[in-house]
Amino acid sequence: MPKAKFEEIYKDLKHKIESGEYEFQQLLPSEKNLVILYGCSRNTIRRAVASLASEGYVQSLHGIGVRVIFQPVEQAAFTIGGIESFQESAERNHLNATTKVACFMELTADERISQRSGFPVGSSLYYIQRIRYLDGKPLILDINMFLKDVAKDLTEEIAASSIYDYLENTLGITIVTSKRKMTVELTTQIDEKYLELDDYNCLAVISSQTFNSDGIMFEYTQSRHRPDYFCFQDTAVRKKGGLQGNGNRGNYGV
Amino acid sequence: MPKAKFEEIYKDLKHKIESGEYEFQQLLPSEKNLVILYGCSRNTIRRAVASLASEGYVQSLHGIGVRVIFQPVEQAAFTIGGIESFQESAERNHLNATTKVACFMELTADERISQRSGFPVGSSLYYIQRIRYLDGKPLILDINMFLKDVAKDLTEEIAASSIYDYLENTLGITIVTSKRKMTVELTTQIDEKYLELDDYNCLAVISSQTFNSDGIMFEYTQSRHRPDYFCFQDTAVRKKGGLQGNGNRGNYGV
DNA sequence: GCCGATTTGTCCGTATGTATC
DNA sequence: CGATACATACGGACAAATCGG
Repeated sequence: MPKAKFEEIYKDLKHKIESGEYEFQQLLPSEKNLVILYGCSRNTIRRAVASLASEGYVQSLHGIGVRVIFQPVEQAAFTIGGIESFQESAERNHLNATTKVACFMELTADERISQRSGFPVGSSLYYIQRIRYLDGKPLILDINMFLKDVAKDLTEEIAASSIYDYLENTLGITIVTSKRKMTVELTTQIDEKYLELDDYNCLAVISSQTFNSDGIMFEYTQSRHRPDYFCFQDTAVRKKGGLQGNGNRGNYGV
Repeated sequence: MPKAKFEEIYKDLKHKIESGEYEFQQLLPSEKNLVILYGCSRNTIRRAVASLASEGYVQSLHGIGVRVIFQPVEQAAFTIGGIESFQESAERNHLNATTKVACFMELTADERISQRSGFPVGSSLYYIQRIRYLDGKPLILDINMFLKDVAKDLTEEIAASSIYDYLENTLGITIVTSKRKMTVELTTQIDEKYLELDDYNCLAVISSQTFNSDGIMFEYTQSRHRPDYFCFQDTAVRKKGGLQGNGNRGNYGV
């Protein structure tokens, strides 16, 4: 639950924008007026507005005001932003999500795995392959590797429900940061076996490294998505000098 | 040039992290000490640190400190983050970039174009197809549509160099916000004609809408990238309650 | 073109809350 | 429990951009 005041204001403004109370192209009340409206300091308003800007709801214009640029076009059913788990996302969007464990084993990181995942050579790992279904359709092939020392006593049963729930609520691990990388890769035999690909010979692949509060990278995951159900959104803001996104970087390998 | 103090500090910290002065896993000096080091207020330090966190350089831990989680692995040659133009990115990375204009024409938005781009039906547009080469290799097919009213007197010559340079420096347009969407799509005949695709029958497609300071969406662009040279990065931070990214949202269309 | 009112951008100092050790 | 650290919030000051008279 959001107890932080700036987050309450952020949500209220967001709701008013989505519901059309503040219309597309309209200016929000000035910061001074929002201060009065919400009974808080200007800094608090500014934090809320900054969040909205970073999500593409508004653009703030020096000397003019804050303009709404949200258009209801972009409504989407399913969000993979943040570090939400598949379960959490599905529930939030009232979709029927199921998971099948295709492979559950333990292994030790060799040079090849280390190269790909970032785990040191010799790390003891859980290796898991899971297929994610949404309304019965196989959409994602997840390949997880967990550091055995951290994700203690992981079982196939836990993998079939929610690993994140187990890590956070049973083991008490605090998940903090996740670095993600998106690429497009050719399908493998495993992909073709489990996902019902039509003509596509490629997948959208999100590789991520997750860190706990000890700063240890304890998880490497590859989510291999069917192209026809995959979409990823973000917003960038141009600064005076030149560049500047909001934490996103798209790169070409060499 | 960055005259903002928090930006100076941000860059200095970033540099010290990249150069290894602050090592992987190490804690930064506490906010109190950074205040002394840089001779500024705590708010300013916090802004700088927040920027670093949103880019995956550090993770800040309540009651503990700010830990460096940057690893030099992720250095990449070419950044498309922010609203940088192809030219700007290439120059910054000392790569030999060239552009060929494959098509330059004017057209009026019909129902189909409006649906795809977001321009109202009947809008007068410039329609441009360009192929982007890096070190001689055709990597990107760019399809641009500009609102004629805003991007006045665009010519094929300008399209061959830098449209953004023309818009900003000649026309004096201020580019503010850009919304982007990433999908994976099957290749078209045009893709195959210009890009040297090997076995891939898909492309990474970034569709973006760009707004000027009048809040007018004046540009719609599709950048169709060869998969083998495409990569997109971001960082997410997990909040207490549950979700939260940093402005990124990945979605499943229904 | 200038000036003043409005609005956002940056920065400061301080106080209080909360998590860690 | 106390010391340390980050998180949130407040109020005030000045700068910079915009717009109207």
